[in-house]
Amino acid sequence: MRLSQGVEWAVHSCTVLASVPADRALPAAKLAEFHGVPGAYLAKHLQALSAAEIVTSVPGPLGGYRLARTAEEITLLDIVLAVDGDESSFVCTEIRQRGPAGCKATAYPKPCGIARAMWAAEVAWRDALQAQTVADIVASMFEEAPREGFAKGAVWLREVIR
Amino acid sequence: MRLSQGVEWAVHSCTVLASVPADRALPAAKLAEFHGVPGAYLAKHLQALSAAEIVTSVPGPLGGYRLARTAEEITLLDIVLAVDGDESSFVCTEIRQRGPAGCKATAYPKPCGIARAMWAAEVAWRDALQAQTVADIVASMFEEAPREGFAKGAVWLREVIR
DNA sequence: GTCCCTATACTCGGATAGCAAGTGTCCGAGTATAGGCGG
DNA sequence: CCGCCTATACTCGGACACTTGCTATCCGAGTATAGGGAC
Repeated sequence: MRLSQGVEWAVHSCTVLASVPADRALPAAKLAEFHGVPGAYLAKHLQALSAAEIVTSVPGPLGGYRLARTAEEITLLDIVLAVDGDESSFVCTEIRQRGPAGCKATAYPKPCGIARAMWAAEVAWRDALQAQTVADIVASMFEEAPREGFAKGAVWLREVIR
Repeated sequence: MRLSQGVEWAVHSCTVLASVPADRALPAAKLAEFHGVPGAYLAKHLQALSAAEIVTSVPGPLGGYRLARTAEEITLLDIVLAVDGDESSFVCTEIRQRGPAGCKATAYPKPCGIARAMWAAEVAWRDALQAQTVADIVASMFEEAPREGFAKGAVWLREVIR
């Protein structure tokens, strides 16, 4: 079970976008430059965030992306599901109905116990991600990241969004 | 984030193997027949279970697989990690160190907050899977599965393992 | 001087190749049994 | 009749193709700005 690489980029991008004023926007190319990742590919994930209405896209010159709502209202789960898809990690193919011990579908009133256990674990995972907002991440970064990095980032951002 | 198809087969196989006496063994081909899945591919996953010492393989005629320990001592997490790999679902590439706001690695005393949140969610997921044993699954099946299916399965198993 | 128009440049969005990992299959190494042979 | 040997058939284990989905990239559609021209 491996999570898409783009999830990391998307979350980092959201933390940066949290510092962009509501009347400004940050282009995808600048976000890619900030993180040192290929811009064309990051753009693809930003499109996913835009489709999920997590970020708002602004076309044209001085366009780019900004958060569609406040950082407190965006959870890690929102981002993960937008980028990686919202399908369940475990898919039950009902193999219990097949083979020599299988019965017709109506004989099984409840979902397969294996699937229920897997889904319960996934719910625990989602709950943990739901409890973390972008604002929480930004706060922890502000707490722990080196002051030097923050200063350089602030200067860079001020220069870029003008 | 999608879990391998083989995980479902592996867990179902373990529930069946839980009914195999310690002095008998069930061949991979029979397990595949019981579940209606391609035998050659199921064998691959059973090899993974064998490598993880979850099941014991017996070569030669009258050979096959049996559980390496009691069903109470095998958790869903054991099976999932054996089949799907034990790498973390989220890999942090430390992109915070790159770009215009990056500092040298020694300036970051703690792991990235995003990675910590992702890993915490994964721990919650693993804990939920660790809490479920194969014996629990078998018990729930015995509780809910149709009596007809159990009867047919018992007859089939008695016939196969002789 | 002011307003309007046009050309420009910059942005996002979707369509297009490349590659790794999961999916599916096969054949060879090893072993317990069953039958045959010798004592 | 009993014990040993050999051939057999059945099992697992690892090596080999194929497909799906993630990775990476590009070019076209749309828009706000900047400059130039007309009034």
